[in-house]
Amino acid sequence: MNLPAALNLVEPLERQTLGERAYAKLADLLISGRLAPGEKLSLRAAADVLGVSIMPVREAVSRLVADRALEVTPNRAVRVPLMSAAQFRDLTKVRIAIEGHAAAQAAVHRNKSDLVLIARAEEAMRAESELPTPDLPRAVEFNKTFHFAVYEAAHSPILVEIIRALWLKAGPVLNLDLRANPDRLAKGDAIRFHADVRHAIATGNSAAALNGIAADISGAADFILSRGSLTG
Amino acid sequence: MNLPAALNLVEPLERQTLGERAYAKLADLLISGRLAPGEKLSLRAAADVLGVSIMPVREAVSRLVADRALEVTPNRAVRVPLMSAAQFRDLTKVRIAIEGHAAAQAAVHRNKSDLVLIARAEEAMRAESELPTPDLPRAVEFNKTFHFAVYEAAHSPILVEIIRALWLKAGPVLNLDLRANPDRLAKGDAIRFHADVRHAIATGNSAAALNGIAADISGAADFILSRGSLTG
DNA sequence: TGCCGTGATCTGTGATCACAGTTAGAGTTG
DNA sequence: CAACTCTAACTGTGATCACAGATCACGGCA
Repeated sequence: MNLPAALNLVEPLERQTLGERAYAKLADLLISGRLAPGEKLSLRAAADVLGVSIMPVREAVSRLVADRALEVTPNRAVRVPLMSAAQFRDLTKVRIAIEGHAAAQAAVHRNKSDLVLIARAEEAMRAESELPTPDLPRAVEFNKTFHFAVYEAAHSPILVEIIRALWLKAGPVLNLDLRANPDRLAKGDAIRFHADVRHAIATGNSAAALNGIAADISGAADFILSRGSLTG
Repeated sequence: MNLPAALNLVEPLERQTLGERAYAKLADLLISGRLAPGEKLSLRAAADVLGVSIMPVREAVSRLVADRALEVTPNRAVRVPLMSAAQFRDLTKVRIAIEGHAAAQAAVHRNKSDLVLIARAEEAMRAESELPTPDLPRAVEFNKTFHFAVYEAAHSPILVEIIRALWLKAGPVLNLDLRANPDRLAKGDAIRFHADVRHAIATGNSAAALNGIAADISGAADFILSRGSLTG
């Protein structure tokens, strides 16, 4: 084993199976709300679009079904689950508990580069929202970037993974009409809460970080619930 | 739609695909610690044992890989992930936060039948542990039953699902030597903590319920860490 | 006009085959 | 006797085929 020293720098280069790429594609569609609750999805059609056989799509879908981000009905149809108001409230409570906890941990364990990433993400979203006609899908993306910059700062991979799974469930409900409706963004609540969270984390105030995230989440949830578009 | 009245009683009868049954089997092996960290698993061999083709096993394994309960190495081998002490500490912290939260919620939202189930599970485990030579695998099973009786009492399906995923990761590490080593069970810490938790939930004391679960989890984790069998 | 059978088509599920990459071990060589 | 080579068996991944069940549109009966 005498290798050129430069080779010590290379990493094992994780290989991307087609199944993983299909999973990433579908997960992104869900989180960003481009797949609506109730929308059906055909394995063969999806495979066609992605340009692969149905096998990788099968793997991706079965993962998402395991996470309850998709469901296969008794009639052999896979679709984005419909969510009742009660289920949505349960999901919101769990998100507040877990994401709030992550934000509180972030206030304790963040380092300088975390703060840079959080600040950058916050500014990007604020800038977008202050445009005369904000690009809503972009704003949704920036919102996600900000939140995960915060959660990553807790330095708990397991926590981040759990939160990702929660966003997979919440994405279709939350971001669907947010992508089309500028009302909530214009109100500026989210912008304000994000600023609070950023400040709280920078100053190590974990209680304030928790409250800021909780307010952000429940604000968005109340907005959705008030629109009354959920089943049940 | 005029049907015989008797037909109103039938439920849609959920169908169990082979993939789901394979998943349940493997998940049970992991949670109860019958699969050790680092142990390899062959799709074809598992399919042989389960008496099916490799397709259902593939689906089950890809779900478990998505949950990080299994991993497939760059060399195309699927195995139970090895866990470093640092990872185990992270996992334990997350478990304390989330399972503690669930226990606290249980103290608030439990109803009478929850209390019955919790009491029954606690007694079963206590009885087993007081035998002259307790059956350790049975004790592990009773421990799981008790914990999930508590978590179910929070009446939050999403929370229970998350905790199940955590146990999938913790099972191999926690229950592996617990199945062979009577020391910790004999010490009776778990029995005591369970009694505390049961009492706290019955009396609606959510702080005490949280503390009891936290003590139970960290007690078991300290025991594992002190044995120093983790990598890194 | 309204309702019910019916067949073509599409669904997810499972089995089987093909393939490239890896591993383990026997055989050979120094 | 140790080290190297090469082959045979096995790995997960992907594609393709087979199949039972569900859907939907069309056509005929009431």
